[in-house]
Amino acid sequence: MVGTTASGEARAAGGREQRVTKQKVAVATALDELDDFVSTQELHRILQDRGASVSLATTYRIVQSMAEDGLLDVLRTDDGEARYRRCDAHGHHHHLVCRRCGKAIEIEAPAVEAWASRIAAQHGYTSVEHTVEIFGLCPDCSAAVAAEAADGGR
Amino acid sequence: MVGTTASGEARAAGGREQRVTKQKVAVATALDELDDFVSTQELHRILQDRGASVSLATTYRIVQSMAEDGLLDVLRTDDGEARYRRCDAHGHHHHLVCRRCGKAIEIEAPAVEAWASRIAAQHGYTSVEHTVEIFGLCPDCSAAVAAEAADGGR
DNA sequence: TTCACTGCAAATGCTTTGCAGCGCC
DNA sequence: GGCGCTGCAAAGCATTTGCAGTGAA
Repeated sequence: MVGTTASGEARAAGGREQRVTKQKVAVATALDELDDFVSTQELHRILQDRGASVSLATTYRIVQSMAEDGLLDVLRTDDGEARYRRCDAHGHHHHLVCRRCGKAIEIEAPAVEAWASRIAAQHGYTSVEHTVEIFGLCPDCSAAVAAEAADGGR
Repeated sequence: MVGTTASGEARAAGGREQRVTKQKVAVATALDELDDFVSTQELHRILQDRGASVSLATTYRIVQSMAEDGLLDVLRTDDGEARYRRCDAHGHHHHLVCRRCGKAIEIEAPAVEAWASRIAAQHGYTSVEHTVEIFGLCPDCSAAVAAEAADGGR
């Protein structure tokens, strides 16, 4: 379910009316049902498989605007690809992400936040932000990889 | 995953002879004298300004191989661009980076490392790595930005 | 001499954009 | 009806790669 779409959040900043189109609904719905980080390309493929016809360019545009509105968590893979995930919690948080299947668990770490600001302050840095992501293989993928290895990499 | 994960793998295989060329020396020297994170494109421009003629493709190739050998710290900007910096310390460490000028300070955080592995273990994740970077404005840039703002954003 | 390394340019692959038509409000 | 939204295809960009010439060992 899309839910939240109805939240008539009157954007104070004048102008910019946002229309509700089926493409946006399709994207939001798909993301809602996904639990993992997906690239825009993957998301687009998923939408096509569902029969929802949303062009790649539009998928990019929608995902981008959702990210700007803070509705999505964003992260970058090692090869520079951007991956998105539905973000219900709006507080600041981080992720424990499976580097094989993308499955992610949200984690909080007040201690780390505090540590980061302290370090930054110590060096006189301002407007501080930070990135903390943990990557690994989730239990399922760990097993899968182990099996593959045992298979002799044939 | 910011490099430094001392994965000295697959190199042992005796093959791979490495020749010392002036291009490699030029790149290594330039990086040595730089204290900030630079993109490959910037590095290439810097090399040209110095009169060292190293093609862009070669710059990419050299930087890439240095990163693989753990000689460079790597990080990705928000727009997916890769930035490199000379890495003398080989231990695992993180950075406090100025998002305006690229100036970086290496920081260590045993507590954070421990926290990361603990969290990962709790969820059954294996082959864990993590990224921790703090971005902000260094003292100099903070002042510069404040001045600009006072200037009326002109 | 040999073979890793270079330069150049074409090729990738993700992401953005110009433009004209379409449909939500 | 107006104007934000879409689709399509072309354009951008950072990065990679094929190939033949060049130079380090």
